[in-house]
Amino acid sequence: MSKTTIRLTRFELEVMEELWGIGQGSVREVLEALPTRRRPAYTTVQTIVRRLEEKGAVEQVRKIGNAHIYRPRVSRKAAYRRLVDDFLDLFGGSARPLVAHLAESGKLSLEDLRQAEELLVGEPESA
Amino acid sequence: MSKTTIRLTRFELEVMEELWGIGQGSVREVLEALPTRRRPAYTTVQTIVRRLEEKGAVEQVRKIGNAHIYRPRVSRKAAYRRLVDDFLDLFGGSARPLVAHLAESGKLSLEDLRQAEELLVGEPESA
DNA sequence: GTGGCCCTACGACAGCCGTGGTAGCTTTTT
DNA sequence: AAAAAGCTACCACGGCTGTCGTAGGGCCAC
Repeated sequence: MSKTTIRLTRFELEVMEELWGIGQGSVREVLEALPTRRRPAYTTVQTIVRRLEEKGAVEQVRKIGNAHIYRPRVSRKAAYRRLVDDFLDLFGGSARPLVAHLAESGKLSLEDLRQAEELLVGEPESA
Repeated sequence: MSKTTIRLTRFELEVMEELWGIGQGSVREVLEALPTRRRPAYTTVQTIVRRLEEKGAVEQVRKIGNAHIYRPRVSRKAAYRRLVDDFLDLFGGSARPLVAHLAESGKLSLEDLRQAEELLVGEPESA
């Protein structure tokens, strides 16, 4: 289990998602990249970015005017790994009951499973 | 998405897990059913059970001595459905990226997928 | 150079959650 | 019946998260 990486909250993840998307950016750029529906106040994003920096999830790379430009320090993959690992703890740490639940509740199609299978075969690295 | 059911926190889920296991029981029984490692104070369990009752996740069915006996009012399945649904929101609401991630990070075996496939075929109800 | 705008730094706050203490009533045990 | 043990009801509290406001400094256009 990769409990090494930083744990991100839901909104921190959304902010990171934008940063991963654009590579790097200012608070304002992140703000404007957020879907209109859930676009909070400027300072809210700012706070999140600050917390991300405290956690080491992002870093300042330079300034444009007096605005900081931030860049992710953790990969999307690592972040999701941590997220999923934490979630799996609720299922005893194993993915199987989770996938079983997904299948039972009709949230998975055969195609989904087949795609997963391909990924598995193509990348037989063990976790 | 089943956002109808009650949302349970991690520890609430653990308590429910014990209640589902024994069918019904007192605070003390739940406490003692919890794995020794993460066994908190009696009153902690009591607080959680009270909150569960406020939420409608459990109900008092009778008293033994002066102790209440509680019974789940939501099924394990419904509870996990809600849990998973909320989690899936982080993946855009779809299970596919999650399963893909699991496959890529080696958390799934082919056997896991095959089992899921069987469940899928056996229960072709759509969500 | 100065007014206006933008950015930063910091503080605040409420809700949720895990955690447990206390007081007082009940049941059981001497 | 008096003491001991158990249970309930309620309160408290600190950490985390989402949310934002304010104060003050910097930059740009005029």
